[in-house]
Formats: sequence, structure tokens, C-alpha cells
Amino acid sequence: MEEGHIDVASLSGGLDLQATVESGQSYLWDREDGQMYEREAASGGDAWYWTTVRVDGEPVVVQARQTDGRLEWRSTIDAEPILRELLGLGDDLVAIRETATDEAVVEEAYDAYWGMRIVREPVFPTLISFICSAQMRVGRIHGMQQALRREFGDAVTFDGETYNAFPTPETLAAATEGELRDLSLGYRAPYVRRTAEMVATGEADPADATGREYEAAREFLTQFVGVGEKVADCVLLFSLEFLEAVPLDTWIRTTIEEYYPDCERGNYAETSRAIRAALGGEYAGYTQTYLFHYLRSGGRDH
DNA sequence: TAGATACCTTATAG
DNA sequence: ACTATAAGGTATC
Repeated sequence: MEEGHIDVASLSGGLDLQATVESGQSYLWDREDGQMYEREAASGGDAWYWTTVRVDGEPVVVQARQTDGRLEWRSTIDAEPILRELLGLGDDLVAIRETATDEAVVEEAYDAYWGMRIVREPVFPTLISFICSAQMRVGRIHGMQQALRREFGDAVTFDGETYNAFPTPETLAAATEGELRDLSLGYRAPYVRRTAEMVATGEADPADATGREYEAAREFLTQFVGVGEKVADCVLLFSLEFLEAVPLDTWIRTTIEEYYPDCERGNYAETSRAIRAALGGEYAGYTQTYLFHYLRSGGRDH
């Protein structure tokens, strides 16, 4: 086993690990205490979290927690570069915030969860988890990913415990719609199976969205079954580093109605351009994610 | 090409 | 207890 830590003070804008992994950007982390989404982490937010990543195709467990000004980690390999990538630790939050509008609700959202970062999760698990997100609450989306891991993921042993990696495209493609429906995926079951098949057979690779112009990349991702413009934006933002992507979900639509009514243009593409510009352009997705988490967790009533 | 509707399942509100 | 409603929407007509 290897372990180490990163000094949070060395990061521009610091870090809020709990907000980063429990804000609905990623459904691929778990809390060891099982209290994901349920309450503030015990004793000052220092709960251990874990996820798996694939290194040369082999799943590896990575554990992390934030305590005493440090991001501590444990793994079977040197996980520091992996965590810097996954958790967006290289992002200059101070500079990014300066690009955002100074609307009061935006300032409140940044203040409430300052240190929250945009994740860069592996693209296939991200694609599947956001296909599952349609018409779902965050706790249940997370539960679906746990179920997929439990039923279809390879077992990985770490520190005497058994974990399950997120299933491969091949494994999910081989699952039946019925098996997936048994995990309470509902109408998303055939979407997940078919998209996994598209990736497994090489019909299309979601990673190929990288390098395209933003709107072309979004269009590219909608070829996957169950992926519309909103889910495509989530994959671009939370996996492929398109920090300008602003997923138009139910929360940001409410925000548009209330604070940016001029940005409502009647269709996704035009409204997306308008709100992207209004939120600051290049890093608009950052502001969207702060707004989403702030409003969903209670906003000004909280 | 825009607009309306069905869709799985569960948690929460009334 | 029981029904209506909504949940980080998409596919289809």
C-alpha cells in the first residue's frame, strides 16, 4: 500500500472535497461511512471516500479524505497524479471566479462552497451515470451506479477489503435489458445497454469528443442512445474538460427564469449560448456547478 | 423543423 | 393510507 497527502494550502482557492464529490458532478465516489448525500461528513468533513480508476485496463482503488489542511490518499499505487487529475486540483479557482458575473446569487454560491472543483471523471462511467440521471434525484442516481458496480463490476481487493470497479463497456453490453431493469434503471435500461454496446464494439468512442469545438462535441455525444443535449453537456463538463459547458437542467432553468430571463431563447442551443455568455464564457460551467449545488442544497433558505 | 407525449421507478408532499 | 407530483430528460411521433 502507498499513501501520501497534498497540502490544500498549495491549491489556488483551496479544496472542498465533500462538495466536489457529493455535488452531483460525479456518481462514482462512495463514502466509507455510507452517509453519502445524507448529512455533513462527521467531525468536520473528514470522511474517507473511495473510487476506482483503470490503469492500463486494471482497476485500482483510490481512497481520499480531507483533514487538517491536507488531502490524504491511500492506494496500491502513487495516486497523487490521479487525484490531481480527477479532482481538478490544477484549476486556478481564484482566476476562474474572477471571470464569473458578480450577480449576488452567484457570489453566494461561490462563498457557500468555496473550494469545490469540477471533476474529470473517466468518460465511460460518466456517460453511463448521466444516462441514468434522467428524471432522477442525485441519491438514486448514485444508488444506480452502486448497483451497476455490485452486479457487473470486477472485484478489487485493497487493504483486506473487497471493492467493485465500475463495469466495462463489454460487460454492460452483455447484460440484458431485464437485468438492468432489475436494478431499478427503468426506461434507462435499454439506453445503458445499447450505449455500452456502441462503445464496446467500437461503433463510437465518447473520448473522440475531445478536440472538437464545444458545440460540435456536444452534438457528437448525442449519437449515444439516451444522450440528449443536457446529458452531453454533463459528460463534456465533468469528464472531458469543457469547462464552458452549462448543462441546462431543471435547476439552472429555474435560475434562468428568476435571474436571467433574457437568456431564455425557447430552445436548448440558443439558451445555452446566452446563459454561457451571461455566466462568464470560458468557465461558465464552473459557475453553473456552484449554482446547482447551492440551490439544490437549499440556497438562500439554507 | 418545432411541439407534444410517453416513459420506469421511487421519494415526498398533500 | 392513498394519490399526485417531481426527480440534474430523451426518444418518438
